[in-house]
Amino acid sequence: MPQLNGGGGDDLGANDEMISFKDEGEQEEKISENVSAERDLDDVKSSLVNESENNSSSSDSEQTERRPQTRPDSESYEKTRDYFSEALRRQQDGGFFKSPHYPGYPFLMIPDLTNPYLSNGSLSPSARTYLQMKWPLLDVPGSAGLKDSRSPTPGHLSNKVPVVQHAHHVHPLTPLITYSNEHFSPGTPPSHLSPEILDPKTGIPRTPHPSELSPYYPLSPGAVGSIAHPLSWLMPQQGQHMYSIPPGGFRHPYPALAMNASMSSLVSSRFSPHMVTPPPHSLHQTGIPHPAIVSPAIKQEPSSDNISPSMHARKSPVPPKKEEDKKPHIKKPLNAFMLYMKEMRAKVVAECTLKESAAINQILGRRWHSLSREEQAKYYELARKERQLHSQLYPGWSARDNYGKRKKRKRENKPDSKPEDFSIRSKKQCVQYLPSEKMCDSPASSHGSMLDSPATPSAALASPAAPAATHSEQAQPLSLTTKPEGRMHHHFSLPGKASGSTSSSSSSSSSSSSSQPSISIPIGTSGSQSNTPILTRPIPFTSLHPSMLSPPSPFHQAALHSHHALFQSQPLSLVTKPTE
DNA sequence: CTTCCTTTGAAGAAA
DNA sequence: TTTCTTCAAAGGAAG
Repeated sequence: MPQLNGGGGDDLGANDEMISFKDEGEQEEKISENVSAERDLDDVKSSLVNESENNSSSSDSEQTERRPQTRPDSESYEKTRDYFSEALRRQQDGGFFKSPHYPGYPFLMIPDLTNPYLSNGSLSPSARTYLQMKWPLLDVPGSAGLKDSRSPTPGHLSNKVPVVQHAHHVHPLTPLITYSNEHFSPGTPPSHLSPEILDPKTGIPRTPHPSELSPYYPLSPGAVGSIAHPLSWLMPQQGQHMYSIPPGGFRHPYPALAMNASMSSLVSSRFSPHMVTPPPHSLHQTGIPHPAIVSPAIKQEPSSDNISPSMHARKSPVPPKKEEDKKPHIKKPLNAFMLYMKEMRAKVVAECTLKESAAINQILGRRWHSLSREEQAKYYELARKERQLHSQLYPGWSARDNYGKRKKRKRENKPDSKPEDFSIRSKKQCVQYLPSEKMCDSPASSHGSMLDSPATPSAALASPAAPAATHSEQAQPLSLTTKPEGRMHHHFSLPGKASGSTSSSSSSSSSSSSSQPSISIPIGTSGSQSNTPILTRPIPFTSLHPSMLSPPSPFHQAALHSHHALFQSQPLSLVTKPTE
């Protein structure tokens, strides 16, 4: 890691270890999956039953089928694609999604880094999309190649960073965006490119990080075009369109707006407007500050610090509370999973009709596990970059600063906490959740994780953070640890992952008995599992749609494939233990 | 109106 | 060094 950046230095970089992850073999599989991914979905939907079969076949099926899991992303990407097709076209050659092989983590990667992944040079489709997504509005000159990506522009942006978000101003949605914004500004373009970035706080000029950041920066046209990521904020937009989701629910609109706004602001000051496309929505004149910065409901305000006055001015529609906290509440950078959630939530909601975040999150958690390593790697990489940016922006910030800001977190512990309430609640929820999940995710589970996820060493490698994956799982407190035994080695497949899956279960237990609403996964299980479904039954299907039934995404398949393994381990977690 | 729920991951705190 | 706890997002549900 150290080697990486010469420039920046931050460190986070360490992560950069990045290892080359991915086995080729898997990639191949994935590829195949990709191809069929879409189909798979349909198929899956059509027959959950098949799943069981497939599962049974497990070994065989797995290979072929696993891949499908990845698809989901691809699909989403595709959707987004439409929206941004124009942009994409410029850069794209042609098949985003189609491209079978995944280079590795493509996106962010910048040549500078020397990351292994980059070696390919080719960006994964997803990566491309990512960029697009982030900066859809921006018009980037198609011509600009990757090289441009580093273009200087970002530099100015950086200034913004310091800005504090006001809760009011900021939309929930913005976060991603903001980050993106952050990226811009802080990210500092490659040294040569953007000289100007100063640390708001310190006033000291920062050295931009080279490549890493750059990708994020929307500014660089080239970059934008070239890189895409599944991340999502765009997705939501799509979702809206596609699904017509209520804005309030999702952040779709905002992100774009935010970006624009921020960008525009930046631009206004420094850049030529043309670069940025005007926000579609009108909203935004108020700029959104950094996503990370939020004024807690409480009133923290951005006091002062900050930042570019211009930004402030704009932004603050709301009167600053001033004083309150001296410090603005700076949010933690989003981790890989959170990024994934943001991106995918809208989709899941659209597919499932479920609205409850808890239920959706469960689904997302499963899907996360079902993602291929490459896909996860993307998010890990993004998360890593986010952390870098965050660290650059807020050098002195530490996670500890936010401790206690949230009222209190749950008691995870089992010991004292009164299980009662929880349990009750959870039970109820469980019911509800179950149905949806099934429908939506049938994927049952966790298995997926086993497959790709970091659990495997390789996987871990893949994501910088990855290590986290592996380690974290074990280490992770919550849940994982709790049930050590269970953990997993049952699965033959990936021990690591297993842990992951187990983790969920464990966590649930640990967290409180209550928690697990669990989702049963009907599917996979071959026989035994079938029982579980019963549990689900209670659930009101009202919410469900036929569509839901059909597995919306490839995940199902994946799940199915993995299912066998899952059964043993997974079900556990998924299934609600709560009832107990 | 506030907190919970739920997920994974990162990071800090505690043991 | 290992384990445990918080927080990050999100939005309905429950108190």
